[in-house]
Amino acid sequence: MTHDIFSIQQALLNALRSAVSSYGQSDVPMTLESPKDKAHGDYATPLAMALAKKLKKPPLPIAREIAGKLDLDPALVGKAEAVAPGFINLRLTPAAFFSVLEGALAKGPRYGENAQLKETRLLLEFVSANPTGPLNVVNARAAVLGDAIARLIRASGGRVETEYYINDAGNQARLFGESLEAAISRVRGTPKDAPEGGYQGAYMDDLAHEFLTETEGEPKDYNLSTAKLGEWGMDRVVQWHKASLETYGVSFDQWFSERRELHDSGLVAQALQKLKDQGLTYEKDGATWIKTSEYGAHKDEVLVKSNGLPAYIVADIAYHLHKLGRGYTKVVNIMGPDHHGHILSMKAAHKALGFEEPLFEVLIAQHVSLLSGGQKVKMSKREGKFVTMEELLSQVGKDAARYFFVMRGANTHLDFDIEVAQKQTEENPVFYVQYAHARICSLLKKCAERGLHPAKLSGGFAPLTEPESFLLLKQIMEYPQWVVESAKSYEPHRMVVYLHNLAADFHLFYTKHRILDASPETARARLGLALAVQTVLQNAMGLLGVTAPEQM
RNA sequence: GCGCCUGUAGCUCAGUUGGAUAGAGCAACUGCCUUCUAAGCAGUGGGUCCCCGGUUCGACUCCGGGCAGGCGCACCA
Repeated sequence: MTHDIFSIQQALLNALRSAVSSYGQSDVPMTLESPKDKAHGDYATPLAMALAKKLKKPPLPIAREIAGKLDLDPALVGKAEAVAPGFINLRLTPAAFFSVLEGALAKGPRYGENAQLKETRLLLEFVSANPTGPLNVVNARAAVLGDAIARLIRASGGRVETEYYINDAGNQARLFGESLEAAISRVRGTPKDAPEGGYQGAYMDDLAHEFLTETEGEPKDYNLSTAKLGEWGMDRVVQWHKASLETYGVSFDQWFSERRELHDSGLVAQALQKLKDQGLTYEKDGATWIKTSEYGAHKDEVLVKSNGLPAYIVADIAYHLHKLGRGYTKVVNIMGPDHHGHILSMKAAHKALGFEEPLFEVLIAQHVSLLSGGQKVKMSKREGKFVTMEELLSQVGKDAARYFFVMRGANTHLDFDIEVAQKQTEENPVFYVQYAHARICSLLKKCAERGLHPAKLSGGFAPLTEPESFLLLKQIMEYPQWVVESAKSYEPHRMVVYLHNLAADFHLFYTKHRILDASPETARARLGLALAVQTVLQNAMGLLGVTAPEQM
């Protein structure tokens, strides 16, 4: 029977709980912290300080009293001491760490998986770019974020469905059809005026060429209505998106078409009727409005325009009604910065329809500025020249792109330095982590050639006595917890922080302690440790979708 | 004017539910390869955690009020 971080923490918390129970204070927070300063032990709790106030006694004596009462397994905890101003510090035994290490090696590629979020059933919608043009860099950022979040939650035992919403209806569909019509004429050599505010750029010509190639064998009078042409083009652009996301390592469980699944199916009409039935609408200036301002938004929104066509928000409401009706415990949406103004309206609409707000959450993937030569790369949508996701990927590669996009919190404005991401040097943070992995691979290979094999059982780890070994053991132990915390908070960038720390601890260990020259017992113990680090590096990079190269 | 995001070292950013002396990378400087990958390690310098109040044993963290930067505020989606 091996331990993991969860069972150890549970044991510590149980002991604390029963020691505190005699004070008759039920609402003392049972917190367990990992002190920054390792002189303070492996775990610490400030609960004596919370207790001090209730008991009106100084915290330190209380901490001493509790520390004396703790009924702890001596195989797990070596020392429990009370220190000023009132912390209780706990130090784990080497045997506890070795047990965790044995467990990690036994689980291998599955180490880090846990059941902490097993109640979660999440619908995660992200990217959802308009099918009217190429994916941009914010889409690329959202794609990596969403993909990593899904992987993290799955690793923590939750169920996640990823979904891509295709905005293929409404005004922009019509405009896209007209733009494509114009592009086809242009390609045929019979120029025609492009619609005002229409879509242009090289990709429209590409699309026109594709259309002509495919309809080559058709009768001369072959023609599609503008609407049908728009639908054809949008379907094609969606195929492009799907393919480029695929090469980026991002796939979706569902592709949800606004036109087919909301409009054609009648769900939009139903949603509108539902809003009307509940008295949430009114008529003004020939349009139908929804009273979102009464539910927390700062203004009302138009549901049906005076020309009789539904505004986008009706489809959005219909879509979310559909989502919320599918039985998820949580519906999360990653949106670009240009949509944040509508979050309040959507939340208000949900509230009006009686959905609890916590069920629906929006994460914003903030702006990305591309830097090149210290200067911001100009992106101009109007001129049809903006850096697309594909261009960026071809410049810096999948690993660097993914690592850079998850490196920071989603709602920080990200500066993406293309040159740094391209560099194959120490300036590039991806390589630091990958290098640690490659070093271990090389080490294991070399040892195997000499017949040295890693220890895999607790008994074999006794030669690990150096502080650097225990730094690594602690990191290995904490890994599953980092997975859970990153998953729970939807913050994959925490895994980047973890990876960096783990790699740093390994590099330190590696420069200080030799393996090939050590005695066979020590060498085998250190190899076991290195193997576990390799496993965790692989697993953690896997959750971010970054590859772990065997050599560099 | 209203709303959202951000403000931490020269630059880019971390900072777990409020905890003990605020961290990392880059940039600058100094050391370390006849030995498992120097894409590495060790060290030095560098801080008004935007400002002012409040909450408390304790605040970068929570609350209130400001200031600065970015973005959004269509019968577009």
